[in-house]
Amino acid sequence: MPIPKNYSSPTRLSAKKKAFNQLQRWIIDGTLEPGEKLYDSELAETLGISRTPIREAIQLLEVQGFIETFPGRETRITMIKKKDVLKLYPPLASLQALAADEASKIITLEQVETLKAVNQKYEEAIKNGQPFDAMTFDEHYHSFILKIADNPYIDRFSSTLQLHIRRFKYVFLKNDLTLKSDSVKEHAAIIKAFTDHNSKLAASVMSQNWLRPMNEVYHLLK
Amino acid sequence: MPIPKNYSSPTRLSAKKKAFNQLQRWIIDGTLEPGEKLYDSELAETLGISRTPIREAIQLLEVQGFIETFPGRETRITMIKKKDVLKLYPPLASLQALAADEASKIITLEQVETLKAVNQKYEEAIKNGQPFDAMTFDEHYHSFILKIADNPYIDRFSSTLQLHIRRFKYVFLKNDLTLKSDSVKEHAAIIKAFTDHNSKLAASVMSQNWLRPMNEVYHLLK
DNA sequence: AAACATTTGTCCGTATGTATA
DNA sequence: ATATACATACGGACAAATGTT
Repeated sequence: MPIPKNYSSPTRLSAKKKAFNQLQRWIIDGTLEPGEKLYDSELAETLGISRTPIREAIQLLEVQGFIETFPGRETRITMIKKKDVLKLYPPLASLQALAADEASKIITLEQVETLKAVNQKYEEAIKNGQPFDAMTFDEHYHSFILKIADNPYIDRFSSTLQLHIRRFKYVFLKNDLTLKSDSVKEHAAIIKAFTDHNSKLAASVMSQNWLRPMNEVYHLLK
Repeated sequence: MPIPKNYSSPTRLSAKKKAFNQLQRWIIDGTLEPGEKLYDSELAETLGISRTPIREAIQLLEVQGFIETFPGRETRITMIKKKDVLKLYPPLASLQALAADEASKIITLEQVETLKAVNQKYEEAIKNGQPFDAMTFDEHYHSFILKIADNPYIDRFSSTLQLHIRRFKYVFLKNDLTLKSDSVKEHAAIIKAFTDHNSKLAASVMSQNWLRPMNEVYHLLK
């Protein structure tokens, strides 16, 4: 209900982007709670901008599935259920598996080396108990593969799904990450498949690399 | 006749939706050509509404990838290349394969019968040389499976991809559909896999059911 | 370099609709 | 059933930003 008054003003962004970024952060980190009602005039006042860019930002967040508007009636943060993990991870796993499939066909030796380096830093971060760094390297690993696959639709859909997953973790797990070194091994297996240009294996392991955390999270909650 | 209580208000379509629907149609059928520059004030005048709902519609179409805006500069219809088929179909195939996978686990006998009936009408439409009807039944077949899979993310991403494919066909093929009965057989094979609860087979055939037309279209153009 | 033309971005008042008393 | 309160939807004017002369 209370909307924070303190936020950094990056200033170089358009009012719309400013509103979008801020609202998305507030939704993902749970500041704006699931089911909460929004008032564009209130948000406009809080962010120091007019209602128009607020409405535009709300519309974008609605497309992403974070906000639901009932035209002429009300605007609310979408609800989120524990079972939603089962809706979020599978399409992400499928898309990332496809990306691995495509990437394995065109990846260069140099790119493989980069992935190896990233995965090593990932492993070290886990060993050193640095969950934030580990998460960053994990994201880097996956986004690098997406970049190689070079498909804007995969990129867009993946990032939307990952944002929802991030929100899910904040809301239900307080973003409390349990790091497993299983992922390091899977990443290595994918890299191995890349060097062998074994696209089916790369895709299969990539899928598992996303479905395994889904099951971990799901069983943790039940 | 009983009138559904939960029927969302027969809202006269808002100006925004009117603009969105019209612009999307014009983009997909090629009335608005790839690379064409848009002027929101002109569109507003043409559609008899103000710039605000036009801008909102443009924003939605930008998220879908049909329009590109360069803030403060210009707004254009996105370009489209022949090679884009190779970016569009694979993620769609992956997502639909996932839907088939999920559906096969929970589909009922009654639903299987419905699919059989739809596929039979599809076959008849092809035999009778009715491409529009055939397309409708094909869409019905796939959307029914998506409905069973019951995953809003798959739904949303699939429909966006299908709209882009439709645009592609209009722009490059004048929507000239070549109907092959291969698809009927694939549909039947998917139904068979459903009855056997063979999710892997259902997914595999579903993927082929989308990748085959991709290759047909691609080789037709090269 | 600066003023201009053009197009998009923002503001805010009002209309429209929806829910509630 | 009607009136009223309220939130969103829309319209039109103005501001800001960009490219050009």
